[in-house]
Amino acid sequence: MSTMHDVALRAGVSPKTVSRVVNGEPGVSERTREKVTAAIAELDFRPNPVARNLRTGRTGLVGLALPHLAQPYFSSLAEAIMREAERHDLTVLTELTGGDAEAELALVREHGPYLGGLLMYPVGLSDAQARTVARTVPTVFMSERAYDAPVDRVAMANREGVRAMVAHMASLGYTRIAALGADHSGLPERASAHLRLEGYRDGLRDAGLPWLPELVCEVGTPDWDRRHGAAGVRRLIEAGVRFDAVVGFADALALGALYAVREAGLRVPAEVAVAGFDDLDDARYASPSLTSVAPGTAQIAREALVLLNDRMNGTAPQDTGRLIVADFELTVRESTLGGMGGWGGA
Amino acid sequence: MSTMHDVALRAGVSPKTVSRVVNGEPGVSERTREKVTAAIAELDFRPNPVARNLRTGRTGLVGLALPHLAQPYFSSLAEAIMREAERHDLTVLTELTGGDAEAELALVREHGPYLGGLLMYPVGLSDAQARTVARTVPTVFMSERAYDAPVDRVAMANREGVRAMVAHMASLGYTRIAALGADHSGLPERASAHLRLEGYRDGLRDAGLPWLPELVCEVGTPDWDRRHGAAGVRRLIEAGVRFDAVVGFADALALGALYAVREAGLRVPAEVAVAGFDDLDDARYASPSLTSVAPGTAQIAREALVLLNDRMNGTAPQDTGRLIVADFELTVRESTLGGMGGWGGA
DNA sequence: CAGCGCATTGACATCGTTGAACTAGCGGTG
DNA sequence: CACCGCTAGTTCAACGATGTCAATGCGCTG
Repeated sequence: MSTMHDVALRAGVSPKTVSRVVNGEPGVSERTREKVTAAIAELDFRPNPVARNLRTGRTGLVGLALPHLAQPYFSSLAEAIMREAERHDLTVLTELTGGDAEAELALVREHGPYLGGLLMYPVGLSDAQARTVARTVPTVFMSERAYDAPVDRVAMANREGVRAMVAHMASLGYTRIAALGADHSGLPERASAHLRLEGYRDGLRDAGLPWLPELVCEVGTPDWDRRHGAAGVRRLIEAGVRFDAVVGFADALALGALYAVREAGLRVPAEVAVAGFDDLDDARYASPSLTSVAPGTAQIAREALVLLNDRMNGTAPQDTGRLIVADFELTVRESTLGGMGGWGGA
Repeated sequence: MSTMHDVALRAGVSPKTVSRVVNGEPGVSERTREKVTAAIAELDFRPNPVARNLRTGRTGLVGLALPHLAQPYFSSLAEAIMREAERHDLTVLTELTGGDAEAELALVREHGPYLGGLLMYPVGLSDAQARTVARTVPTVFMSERAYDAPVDRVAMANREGVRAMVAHMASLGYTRIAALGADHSGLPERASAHLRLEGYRDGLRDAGLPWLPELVCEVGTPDWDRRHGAAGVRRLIEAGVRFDAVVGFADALALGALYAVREAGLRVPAEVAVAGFDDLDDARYASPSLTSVAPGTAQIAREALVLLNDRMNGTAPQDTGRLIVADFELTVRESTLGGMGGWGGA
């Protein structure tokens, strides 16, 4: 590994001049610049980032803190972030928090000071803790939950997405649309559930449909998986509730619903339409394929890095957080629209 | 942020002594050690890893290079590695390679010298390139493909897993067991397919069943998804091949098979048994739930970090690579054993 | 009590880079 | 010609830790 000193010797200049060339600083004549550039190429010199960081205090590292990677949404978000970070010449240091406030804070305490920035999907953090985080390191949240803290945030169009979904179903003539995944706990960490329920309410109002409490189905746990989706729909059916459509607040719930609906001998979408939220691969591959709201993960990653860049450069409002809501896309498939009922041929 | 200098002032000793205490080096009296420890606690001092790295050349960073995170196997592997790395006090820097040799190499060129170690799932790398990688940074591969290079490797029990699966089916009385996902290209990067096919062959031999070429179904592409699984089984059926069981070389293939088999009006497992490999969540949630081979991801992560630790400490053979094959687990579910045919109640 | 060995501790240089301050040289100006 | 301003480049110190080596002090031995 050659150093700036080596390059300097070879080019017959001082190390500082090499530094200037490497960083594209002014004050170097064209001739010298060329000599240095040549020497750099000959020695295959690459500046040592560790030394640079020690001197400048700046790291090209950004932390990515997610609760876990098991849910497809998080792994696809992680993937999108990493690809986007690469375009910004940033290196991503990933940490899993398990959704635990203590772990979320510990991570910031431990690595925070040596990170250039932090992209976090906070779960357990309180408002006060969020402020602490933002004070320690330039931070962008990617969460549905709002914080009373001057932190930038990129969120999905939770409310608007479900609203559009309900509109879609209503436009197809469905009138008794069940909401699967409601949460009445009011806990801030269940914000997605709350926002999606509001979207459901909006959608009904837009379509002039009545709000029927018996169609609002809580699933009880923060884990939105197929099992709970199926169980929820079974409860509706056993209670004798009539419904002709189900909006799942997550694809996993909707896939469970799909199963339970057909288990009960009802055809999808002829008798009951089903839709989800997330647009997982599983939605495309389900049978019938599942209509879903794609949350614009790529855009979320893109915007998050733009916001973070601003913060890291100081080009961002100091005492206030910006909010960007990503565009969603309604992907209509067989579970609401009918169609061939399979995955097509080979 | 306090520095060793601050601590030293407060404890009335020299920075070097603080360094000794922090690193648990000998040659510090009990009394001094206590004073320093107290000062450290009072100032909440944490050594600056950047400065330490510059001086020692050692980083607590390990690279994790995976082709992507979209496939559940990789995201669960990533998760397991991160959790395990935390136990070893290592920080994980994740990079996605896209399975491209150029990207795999670029990553090593770029970050290699500043990483303490590298955990990689190589795809495109040649033997020579693998040697280059291992020469640059302590490396452990987690791949099915073997390399002619002195690199440690942790692999799944590809062959043994499928072999056990075939034994399981044979023991249930299935005799015409199709293999779904074969690959005859001989390309080294398709090693999992080759190994699993060998396991299939072993299993047949163990059970005294004949090798029937018409039961060996190639899917044609490296992408093992549901669509290709379904298409493969449809081809078998259309060709009039009789079979009473399907071993998919991946859960995605098996899930596609499940769909195609039932689409053809055949009951699972009464008429055709189906099994997969990977033990994804989807296998548990499928209907009927899918028998599968769990590849021991947690163990893979654990072993990989042990091997890597050895390499980083120099406690590892220099000119030879070690190989660890993780234990697999055969998870028997409804698709081979029958049973209630649903996910159980709420 | 001189002299040796051992245990503690400190001074200083150093890792590779960059910020601050300074110098050399040149042309222009009054 | 003295002086100024400007550019190109240099020197030096510093970021915060640690490796090397020297110094200090104490107890013990002969």
